[in-house]
Amino acid sequence: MASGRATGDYAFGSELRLCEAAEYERVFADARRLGGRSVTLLMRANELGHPRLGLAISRKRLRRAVDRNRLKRHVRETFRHLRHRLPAVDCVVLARQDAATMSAAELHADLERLWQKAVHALASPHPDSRT
RNA sequence: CGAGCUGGCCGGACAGUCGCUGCGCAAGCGGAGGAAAGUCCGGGCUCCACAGGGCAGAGUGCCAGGUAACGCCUGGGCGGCGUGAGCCGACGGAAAGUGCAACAGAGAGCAGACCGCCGAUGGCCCUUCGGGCACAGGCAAGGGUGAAAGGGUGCGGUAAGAGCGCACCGCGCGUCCGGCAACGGUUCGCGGCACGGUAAACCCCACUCGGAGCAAGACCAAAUAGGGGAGCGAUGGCGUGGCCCGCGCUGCUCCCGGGUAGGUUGCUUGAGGUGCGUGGUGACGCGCAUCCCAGAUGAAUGGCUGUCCACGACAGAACCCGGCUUACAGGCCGGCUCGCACU
Repeated sequence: MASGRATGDYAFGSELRLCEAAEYERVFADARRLGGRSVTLLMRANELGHPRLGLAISRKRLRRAVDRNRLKRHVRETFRHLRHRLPAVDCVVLARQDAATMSAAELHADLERLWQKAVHALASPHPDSRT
């Protein structure tokens, strides 16, 4: 573990993901909410010292598996590139129907804008006590 | 060259970089589809049920073969469409039984007489002994109705007609020949000739079928609550009761079983791919060699950049296979048919 992976500034291992139902429940229970065109972002501070990402892409919103996979990939990719600027928060991303019809470029731009908003929102009003 | 039929195949390419995932100590290697889809069939694999047989129910439905199996595939037969290559077909039984058929039409199932034809025979009228009338009655050829009207053509026959008789064609039954068979042929004989249609109407016949599904199932197993057993201490305490017996509850230690969260497994080597040979018209079988080709589980197989071109469709594995069906930008290869032109 120590040898190769440590250098990856943009790595995205399992420690950066939400894995258990309980962790999702915790975020849903009390979250800050930001909306984009393609997705809705829920955030709640954690105590791990780094942000984590969880995806909740429902079949109801995006009927085709291809669209769901595409959205997940874009969300992960943008999170991967910006995650070092985020404080220690658990994020859950909910899909919106428009994501199915947006082009790759549109999706990418929308998501990047959303993460930027998240960085600003978390920086100013609530300077997290712990970290 | 132009129209068309048909079998098979491909499903952007390459490079760099940042990531994800499986295996591996590492270096590294592998990482969505022809439909991964719909979940419509058939199997494998699991667990449950099960002596045998029958009934009910469901499915299949020309024949033969292939297959683990099929509702699939191949070959053949029959029917229909097309000049043709070819394509399409729930394609068993209506001389077991029951039922159904709107409208039209005279009549629709062991049928019928509206128009029509005839009127020999009987009747009536005239009587020049020829005939006339269409009353009884006869007919089913022609017209008309209908999806369908109880073989066709010709000759004979007759008052007019009619399988009424005959010839040929058609049909049915038996026989014979070819074929494993479906079926075909038509040698011979018989029958004057219906046994109309409908079985995705009931039904009959033949064959097939137990149920549930990987969230199947197996294993490990916190916390909390609770169950069973043994031992220890006390011979106690609390409740019931006036009291004794009895009954119930109660302490500590250890063991056992069930089992939730969570985890592990099932989970990818298979009715497998490729090549060669071989049997078969073919589906496919057999033999040898060779290869290992996704295995995730909040769920990987992607983002960005560059170059090129015909500027990229439908679409994303979730236990695994065999089919079917549906979606699909564009392109490649083979075979064949028809038309035109030319040698």
